[in-house]
Amino acid sequence: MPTPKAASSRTPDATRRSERSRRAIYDAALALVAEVGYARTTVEGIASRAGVGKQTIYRWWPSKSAVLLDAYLDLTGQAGPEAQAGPEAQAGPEGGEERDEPAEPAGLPDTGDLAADLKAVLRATVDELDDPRFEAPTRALTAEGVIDPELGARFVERLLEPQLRLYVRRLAAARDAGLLRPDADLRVAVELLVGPLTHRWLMRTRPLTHAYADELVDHVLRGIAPR
Amino acid sequence: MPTPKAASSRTPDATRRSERSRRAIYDAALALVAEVGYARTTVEGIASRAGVGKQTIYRWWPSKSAVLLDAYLDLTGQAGPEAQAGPEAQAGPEGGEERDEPAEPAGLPDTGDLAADLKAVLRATVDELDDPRFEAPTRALTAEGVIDPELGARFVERLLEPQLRLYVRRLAAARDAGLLRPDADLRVAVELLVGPLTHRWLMRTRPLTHAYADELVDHVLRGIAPR
Amino acid sequence: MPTPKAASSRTPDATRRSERSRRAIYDAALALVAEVGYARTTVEGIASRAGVGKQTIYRWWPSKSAVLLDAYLDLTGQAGPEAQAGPEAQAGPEGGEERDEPAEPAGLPDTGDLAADLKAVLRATVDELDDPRFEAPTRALTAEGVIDPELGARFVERLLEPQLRLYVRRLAAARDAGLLRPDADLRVAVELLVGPLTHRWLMRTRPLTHAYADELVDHVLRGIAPR
Amino acid sequence: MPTPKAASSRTPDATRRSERSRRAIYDAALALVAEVGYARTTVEGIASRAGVGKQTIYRWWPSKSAVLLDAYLDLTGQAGPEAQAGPEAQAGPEGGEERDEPAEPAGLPDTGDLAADLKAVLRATVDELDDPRFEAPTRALTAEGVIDPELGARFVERLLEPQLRLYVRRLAAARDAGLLRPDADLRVAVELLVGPLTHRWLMRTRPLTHAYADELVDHVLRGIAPR
DNA sequence: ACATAATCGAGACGGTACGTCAGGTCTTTTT
DNA sequence: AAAAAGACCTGACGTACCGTCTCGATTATGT
Repeated sequence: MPTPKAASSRTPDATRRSERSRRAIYDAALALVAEVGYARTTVEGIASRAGVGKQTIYRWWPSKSAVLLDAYLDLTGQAGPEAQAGPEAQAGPEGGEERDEPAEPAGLPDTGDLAADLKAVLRATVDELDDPRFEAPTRALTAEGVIDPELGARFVERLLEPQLRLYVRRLAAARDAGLLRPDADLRVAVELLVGPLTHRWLMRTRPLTHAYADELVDHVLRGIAPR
Repeated sequence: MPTPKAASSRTPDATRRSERSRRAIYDAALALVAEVGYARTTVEGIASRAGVGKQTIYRWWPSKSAVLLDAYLDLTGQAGPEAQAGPEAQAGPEGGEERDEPAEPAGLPDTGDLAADLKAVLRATVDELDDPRFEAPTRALTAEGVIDPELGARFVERLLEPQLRLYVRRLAAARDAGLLRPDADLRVAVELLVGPLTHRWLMRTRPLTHAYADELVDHVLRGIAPR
Repeated sequence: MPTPKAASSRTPDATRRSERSRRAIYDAALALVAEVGYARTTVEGIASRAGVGKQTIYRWWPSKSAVLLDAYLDLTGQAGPEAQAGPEAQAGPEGGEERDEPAEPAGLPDTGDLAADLKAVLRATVDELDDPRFEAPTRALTAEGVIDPELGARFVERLLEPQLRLYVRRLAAARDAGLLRPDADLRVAVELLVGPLTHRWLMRTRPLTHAYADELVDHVLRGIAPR
Repeated sequence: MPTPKAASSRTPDATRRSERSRRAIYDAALALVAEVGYARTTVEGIASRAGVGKQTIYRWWPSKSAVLLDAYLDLTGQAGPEAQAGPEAQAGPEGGEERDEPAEPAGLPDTGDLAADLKAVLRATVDELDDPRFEAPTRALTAEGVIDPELGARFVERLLEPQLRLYVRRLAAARDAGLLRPDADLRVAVELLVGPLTHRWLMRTRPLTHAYADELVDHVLRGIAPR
């Protein structure tokens, strides 16, 4: 099964790829996951809903989860620079549906008030996790990544780590300004913010609230405050 | 004929249930998940490996994940008090493998040294999460629970929450002894311990180590130390 | 499969048999065949409808078709003298539904007018074959007998041959009276009457009518008339 | 979703049909019926023996009996003009069923000696019915047709009636030559030939012999001879 | 401008597994 | 001891999708 087979159909010509089909596949995949859930979303269903042949999906993606990951990256604006040649070139002209966020994660706000900034960001995360538009595919991908290390790695590399790095950067700025202990392990601090939040969301142990986000920030900052 | 009797085909008579079959199903399910992974574990495969008719599985469980959950509960000793009549035979004759933990999680150690106790427990958790015997089914159930709220709720209620409560109890003892801030939110503290650990394990962002466990404990205790 | 297995459950004690159950099974079997057809009649369905355990059926009959054959024999009054001990003894008391025909085929009418007698009998047969009460089980048993030689033999021996013998007897009386050729093969003559009728009914090539019955009689008698 | 498209999953594209699979299915079906009998022949068994997916059978036939009928028609040379490619071009758009008889059986011999000709044909029929290659599927289809009017109708229309018409035609030729009564009902005469023969075969009341065939012919011709 | 080659929509194919139904056996409890 | 009940293993059902494999019918260059 994993044997590549080296046939003629290997490595299709990406320059000839139909942009319309790709878009339609993304839209169909996200819509189906949102509507019927990940498990009952099928490649056949995506193809049929996208008005596309099944082979067009299998030509470009190895699995349902890979399609969904790309669709999700596209949705969140992290448009995958690996899977396609250079979509940004003609992304302007035909436009398609306009996406909210344009491209690279912008960097965390820095008003000087670290606690406030972190709370704002975590609250936004809470809101996003509660947004049904994001919830279903995020859960689907996370769950898939928990089981499939391959996919999990891509998910982490492309989505999670970039975000965590932003936190680290913001904390580093605060530390350099003398607002945090010089020896604080910022990476662990970030995980102390994100880990519990994610845990609650994944496990549904308690409702995700702004208050909880605030509490986390207060708790963590107390742990890495100077002295 | 479409509604034959409601009583007979709905809830089968649990007193007539074959203990041998249940055991065989648990063992087969866990073995298969460990060997080929959750996705490629099938109900048919479990039945065949357990030497059991498919219907015997469908008679007692609604889905593959439900089987696995019960198998896992049985494995960890939280033997489901709902699925069977009671400890009627108490496994005497045919025995099967004896399970290490009998019933309720034993309670966290309390040597008086809170940090040491927590570290010991978290390190043990790290070891368990690295044990391949537990890893596959735990990941499988966690992932399934992320997507299926029903299953997730059972998973949390039967496994996660009881454990978290043990932490809270241990922390409460420390707080009552004046070792922690009186106003500390112990639940959040526990989540600050468990959340990041789980996050690393699920996402595979960094290796899970004893050092990390220690770091978490130190960090959290610093946040809820008196004063 | 055909291996009898010689277990303890062989040859149950017929004297202890429940007459009530047997009746209920016959009624349920005939009703189901009439209602849903033979193929969709199941042993389980018969048992459930008769308010009887499945084993009670398997204890006394080897197969669905055997049940139906006995039920049919019971219906037509040829009450099987082999399958049960002596039902006629106490058949009086509880009675159940009264059957139209009492027992042995009474013998064909003999008014002296052979053609008229034969026509009357054949017309009656036509009517019976059109009676929905008889049609479904008769078709079912005939079809089963076509494929299963065992069952077919019992069907022929218990139902068909006795009837054919009556025809032969009537024809023999006519021949002895000089109304037929002395050398006529009466058995073949009977088959010339019954064969085409059965053929039409089984194959549904043409409607079964009294006129057709008459035509057959006329045709056949013409073939074996004296000279 | 319950009504997906009506067009696609209803009538599959017959031009894309795999001829190899169809042949393999026919062969497997006939072989299995001959080997294990009709009742123990399963769709799954046919598929597996033919090296074909089950769906490939269900795509083109509604039931086991339908497969067998087509296989049998193919075997006897009445190759079904509806099931495979061929005159699809001018069948019109969706083309109702305007089936006349396409591949008519060759016609009965006409040596001028009617009795001899009929005997030859009936003897050949006897031989065919005794040929184990034909016996099992013929019995299976006949029995199925006895119970399932739909299938029975197709069986009669495609196999039985064309044959009977040949007899009628031969008899008509003889009648026109003055060898039979002008007013003889030829259809009934044919049934008097075929009915008893079929009856013996189906019911297994007596062995099927050439002598019996001859007797039938003599008997019937005596009934419709001139005068 | 056009041939040429790849992608595309479509969907048939050999498969695997699904969840259900029933067959026939066995066991438990009731009569 | 037979009967009602029904759990059990088995095996087939008919369906849904999998991933592969043709098919014409568009594109979409690249000489």
